[in-house]
Amino acid sequence: MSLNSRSQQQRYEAMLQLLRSSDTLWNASHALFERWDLSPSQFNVMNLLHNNSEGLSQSDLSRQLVVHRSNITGLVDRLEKRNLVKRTAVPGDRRLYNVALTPQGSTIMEEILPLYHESAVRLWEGVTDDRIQALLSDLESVIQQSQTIARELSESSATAQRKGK
Amino acid sequence: MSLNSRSQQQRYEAMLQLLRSSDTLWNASHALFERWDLSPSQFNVMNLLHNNSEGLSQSDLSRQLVVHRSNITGLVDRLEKRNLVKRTAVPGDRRLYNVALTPQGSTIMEEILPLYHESAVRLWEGVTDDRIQALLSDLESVIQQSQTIARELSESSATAQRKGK
DNA sequence: ACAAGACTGTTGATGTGTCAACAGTTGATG
DNA sequence: CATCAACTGTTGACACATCAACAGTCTTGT
Repeated sequence: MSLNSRSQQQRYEAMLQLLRSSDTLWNASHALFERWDLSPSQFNVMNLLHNNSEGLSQSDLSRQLVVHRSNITGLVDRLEKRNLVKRTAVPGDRRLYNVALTPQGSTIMEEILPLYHESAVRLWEGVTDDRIQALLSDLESVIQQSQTIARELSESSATAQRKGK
Repeated sequence: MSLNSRSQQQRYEAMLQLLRSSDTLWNASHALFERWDLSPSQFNVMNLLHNNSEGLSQSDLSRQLVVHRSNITGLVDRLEKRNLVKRTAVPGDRRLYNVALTPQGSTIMEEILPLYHESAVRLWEGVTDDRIQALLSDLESVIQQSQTIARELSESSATAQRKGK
C-alpha cells in the first residue's frame, strides 16, 4: 500500500468521501426534481436560463455548465419539446440560437427554486457556519489541485507520445 | 430569493462547490486512467476486485459500487473483452458468475494504484489534518441529510399519488 | 414435493455525457 | 475582396447510467 501514514490514509478516505457525498447529493436532487419530471441536468439548464432572462446561446450554456456543446443540443431539444424552453433565431448572427425560458418554464422554476434552496440549507444541518466557511475554501483548493494534477498528467502523456513514436 | 441570510447563501454556495469539486475531481481522474485506456467506472470495478482477489458476483459489484445491476453487465463485458477480468461459473449456484481480475488486470492495477493514492494525497495539499478530519465528518453528515431529504421527498410524492388518483 | 416468492444476469428503451467530423456563418488578414 | 481561420450547432459512434421486463435458478412454506 502506498499510503504510509495515517494522515495520508485519511486524505485518501476524504477523497472517496467527497465523491460519495456528491453522488448521494446528486441522487437526492433527482428525487426533488422528479415531481416535475426534470433531470438534474435539465434543471441546471433551466436554472441558468432563469438567471439570464434575456436568454443565452447554446455555446454559452455549454461553457457555463462545463458540458460539451453537442450535449446541449439534445438537452435543449427535449426541453423545447415540452415547451419549457424556446430557441429563437438571432438577427445579427445566423450561426446561433437564443435559448430562453418560456412562461411555462419560468413558472416551473419558481415552484422549484424555493424547495431547492431550502434543501440546500437543510443539507448542512448540524454543521456550523465556521465549518461551511472552511469547507468552501478547502473545496476551492481541491478544484485547483485537481486541475493542476490533470494538466500535469496530460502534459506528461503528450511528451511520452512525442518521444514514443 | 428564498435565501434570506448570509449563512443560508453560503450553505447554498457550499452545495454548489461540493458538486463542482467532485465533478472536477472526476474529470481529473479521467486523465489519470487515460494512460491505461480505462474509464473511472472501469477503474472502480477493477479496484473493488483487487481488494477481493477471490472475486465477486455481479450483484455484489452492483451493491458495493451503488450502481444498477444492468450496468455491471456492460462494464464487465468490456473489461472481459480486454482480458482484464474473467467471468467464471459458480458450482453451487447456476444463477451467478464469479468475476475476478486476470493476472493482466492485476498487473495494471498495481501500476495504477500508487499513482492513484499519490494523487489523492496531493489533492489536499495545503489543507491541514484537522480540516481533513472536520471535512470527513461534515461530508458524512451531508450523506445522511441527503438520504433523509430524498426519503421524505419520495414518501410525500407517494402519498400525493395515493391521494391523487 | 410443490407452488410462490426472491434473486441473478441480460436485454431494450431512454437520458446523459464524451469526441470527431461536418456544414454554414462570421471575422480577420493578406 | 478573397481566402483562411475561428466559431456555432448538429450528427453519429460510443460509454455509462437508469428502469422495466424477462428467463433461469434457488429458497421457503405449507
